[in-house]
Amino acid sequence: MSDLSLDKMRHSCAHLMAYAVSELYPGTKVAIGPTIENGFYYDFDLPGPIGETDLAKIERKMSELKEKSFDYIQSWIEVDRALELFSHQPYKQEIIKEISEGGRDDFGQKGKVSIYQSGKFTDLCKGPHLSSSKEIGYFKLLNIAGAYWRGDEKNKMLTRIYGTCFEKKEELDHFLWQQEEAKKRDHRKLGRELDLFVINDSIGKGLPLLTPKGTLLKKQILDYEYRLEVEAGFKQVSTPHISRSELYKKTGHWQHYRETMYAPFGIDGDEYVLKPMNCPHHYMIYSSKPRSYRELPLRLSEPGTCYRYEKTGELAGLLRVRSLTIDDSHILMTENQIEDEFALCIDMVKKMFDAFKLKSFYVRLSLSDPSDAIKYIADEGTWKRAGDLLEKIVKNNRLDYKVAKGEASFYGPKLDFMVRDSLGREWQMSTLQLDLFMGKRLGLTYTDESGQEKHPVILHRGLTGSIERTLGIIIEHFAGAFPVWLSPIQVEILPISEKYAPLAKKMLAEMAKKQIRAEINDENKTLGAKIRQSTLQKTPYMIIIGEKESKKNGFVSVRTREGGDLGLVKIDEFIKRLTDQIEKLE
RNA sequence: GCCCGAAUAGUUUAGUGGUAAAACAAACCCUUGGUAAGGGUUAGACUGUGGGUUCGAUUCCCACUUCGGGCUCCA
Repeated sequence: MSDLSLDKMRHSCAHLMAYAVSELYPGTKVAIGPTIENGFYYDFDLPGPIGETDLAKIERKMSELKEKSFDYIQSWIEVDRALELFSHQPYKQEIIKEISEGGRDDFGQKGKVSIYQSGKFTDLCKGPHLSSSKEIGYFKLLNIAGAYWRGDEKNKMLTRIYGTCFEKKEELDHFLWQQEEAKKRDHRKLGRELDLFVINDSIGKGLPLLTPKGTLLKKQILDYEYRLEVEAGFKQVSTPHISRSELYKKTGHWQHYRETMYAPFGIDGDEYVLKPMNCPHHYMIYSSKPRSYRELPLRLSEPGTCYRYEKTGELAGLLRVRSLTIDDSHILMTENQIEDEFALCIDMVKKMFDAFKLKSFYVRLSLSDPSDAIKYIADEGTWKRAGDLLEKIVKNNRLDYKVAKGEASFYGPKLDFMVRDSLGREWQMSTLQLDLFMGKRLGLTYTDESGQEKHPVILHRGLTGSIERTLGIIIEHFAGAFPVWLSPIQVEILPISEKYAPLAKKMLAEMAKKQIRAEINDENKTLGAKIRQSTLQKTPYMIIIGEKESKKNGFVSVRTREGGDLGLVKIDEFIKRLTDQIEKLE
């Protein structure tokens, strides 16, 4: 089935749902019901609250209406007639008025709007639709949620029902199975099962604690990034977690993000806040002494922990937290170094995605929205120049990209790297932002070759964005079965009985010498139970030590978490195999 | 912050208007084993918190807290 006809069917299914809801709950006001990536939704203003249990009822009604069979009939009517027809539908009226005022042109013919009749349900809609309800395939209502009318939190909250629809039953089943799979690899669940992190109420919401294993995982990521940075000529810095709020008033962050900075507190009569980003701290390192063009580009970087007061409802495991470590860098440079520096960073981003086995990504070219001027530094010319330059960079580096208006930072446009994980879900990771303003605003300078004072421009580089978020993403991406180089524990040593504990310790020492992260499981359990434990913990390798191994000096039996038996292997060879894999980021 | 839902032992779950059951995990004992769970014993929950209804609430109602699904937001 083509994307287009699938979309048509889902849209028709959304109408079928609205039809059913209108029948079941008289007085319902309907808002909008588009298709989305994996299905559709429809927003309702219902006469009373409904819950998840009502979904089954609505589904039954839908089936009933579908079976009775009706056609989707389009017609074009005058605006006045439409206003009358939808006199009890304030949301539709609002849209009709917008169309008639020329606010949107997507409904076609002038002076008229398109409506669809489906059974006893008539909807303002440009279509397209199926011709008959009989063509609707297999559907399922998924969940119920609140959503603001027009996505504006000042508006009324409507009830949104999500659903999906497929042509074939197997396709629907596959989709539902996939949803279940996603639940199984939920990073919050795996985080507990694999003992990677905890969120403790006594510490606070959105403030995750990384356990020893979680910390090892984080450390592998940061160490890897550090290696990339050393290769690329970055200089690491360290900065404190707090700062005088004065600083953010100068940069403009205060005006834009005051609400999400952690409560100002007084020290020696000055006002301080927890740092919500690292940029200004890095700028102050830059401005600590006179700079020459010979020092540029100056690439300062730091895994800097920041604090942001995110609203309670926005917090989600590691994906959205209040304390986050940004693998942040600020490259201060001259304007004619911009393209090279972007190319350098794009290369780092690609290498990192490779290391995480994230196979597909595209770039979101996030530009300003001139109609929403208050969100951005006022200087249309510079915005245009920066935006054009980024587009050129994206093209020259042959990146797939989509333009997104209104997604820029207040100080500049950016390239956001959107990756797809092993289940096909999309995440935003790296971000490369071009800032032509801040150097001037903060009076950062360098002396150019002719002795003149100039302002540097800045590339903000977040390699993963937030380490916490990245942990969440890769936990789900790998379902906890990390590649060897990332695994917190790479080898579990399983002595068959306590008689072989000394030999196990010797093997552990051999591996420790080569920086391999191994552990001995000397619990009073059978081998089978120990293997089961390690397998559930998704430890890449298990080595077994018993009588057989003790008789053959220097040999161990090796098993993988996938259940492969590598048989007796010389310990040196096994270590070599591991170090090779780690070297190759496998 | 807003809409909807949930909350029982460390974890996963059962259950009832008359103060709770199990599995795994833990501790101890027996067992010293060969590729996904050896056996036993013990301990562990004032059923998230605070109110209300009731002779009596873990169970029904309300508020709060936390968590989840979304919305809004994400420098």
